[in-house]
Amino acid sequence: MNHDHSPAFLRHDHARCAGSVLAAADAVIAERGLRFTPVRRRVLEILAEEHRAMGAYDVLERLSAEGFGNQPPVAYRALEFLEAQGFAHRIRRLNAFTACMHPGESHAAAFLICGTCNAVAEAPAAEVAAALDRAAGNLGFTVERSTIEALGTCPACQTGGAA
Amino acid sequence: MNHDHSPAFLRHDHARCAGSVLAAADAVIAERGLRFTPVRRRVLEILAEEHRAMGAYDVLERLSAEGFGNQPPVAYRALEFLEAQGFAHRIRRLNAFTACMHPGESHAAAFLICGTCNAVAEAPAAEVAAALDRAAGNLGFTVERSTIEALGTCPACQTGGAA
DNA sequence: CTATGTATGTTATACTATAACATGTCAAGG
DNA sequence: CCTTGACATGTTATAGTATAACATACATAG
Repeated sequence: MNHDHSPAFLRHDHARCAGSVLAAADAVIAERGLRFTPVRRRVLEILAEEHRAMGAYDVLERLSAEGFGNQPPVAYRALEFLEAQGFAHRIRRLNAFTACMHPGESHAAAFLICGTCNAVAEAPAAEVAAALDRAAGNLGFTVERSTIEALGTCPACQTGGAA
Repeated sequence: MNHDHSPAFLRHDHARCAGSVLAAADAVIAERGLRFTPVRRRVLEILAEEHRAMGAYDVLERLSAEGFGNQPPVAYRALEFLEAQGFAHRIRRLNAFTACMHPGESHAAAFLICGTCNAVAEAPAAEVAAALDRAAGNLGFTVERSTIEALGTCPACQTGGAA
């Protein structure tokens, strides 16, 4: 499970975006009176720095190398926490996790997975979620959380041909 | 992995809907010149009869009891075939599979998973898929296949209270 | 300081999925 | 007929993903 690929569809300043994600997380967590422990913070840093979908075991490897526990629950628990707080997303198609690039916002995200280069991008999906709510509502179903993922081809892999 | 629950949100005649699914599959497969072998057909029958999300190992258990192979690839291969042909869907949130209830149709399906009774229903999702295409298109991404799943509460579990 | 709740570390195991190879089956062409 | 080639199934083995259960540590309120 190593989804290596270009970091996102568009080039950008990682240090900056990662930093802002961490800052936002700090703020939200303080506001909610939760504990942003070393493992949890470090996991979010790792996800944000790498800026790609990482398997729990990829994350665990990093943690382990840095002196944290080296057993699966260490990674899974931190990832669960981050997901519950909206700082990370789980990408089910890949059995992987990724830092949320705009935490605190409305929060309906769709994930676009390039089948060629494996890049994963988070797309704003308010309208998609709204359509899903309607489709569900027609059957009397109330949506709590949704998973919206697309497999396809990213701009770079379309124009440049195969990567 | 046993997703037991009421078969769908609405009562209906299983034998009939399962039968029609099989009939449709027969037709489509003949048309495409493919082979609807005993395992493949039986797996679709099982999914259609049970009319619920089943793990690959649940299906395998049934196959095995009926004299087919008893190793995972037997089930996974049949399930892959059915999914590729649009006769079954994979529900990633549940690591499970379900028969497609209207094969041959346009085919954008959303899956509604009741967190209370574990029922799974397939909702028409043409509009959801269209919205996803647009959201992806805005980033220059071309969608090939999409996964749309919602976790929430089904009508029965809303009105009746907790199951 | 101690009791309580929560987080982490660890052991063990369950569950999900696929690679690789052997065997069997079927249909088309010789 | 029978052989060849393509495809399907059976089987062995193993890889990859995830969680239950318990032990230990750590922070904070009282």
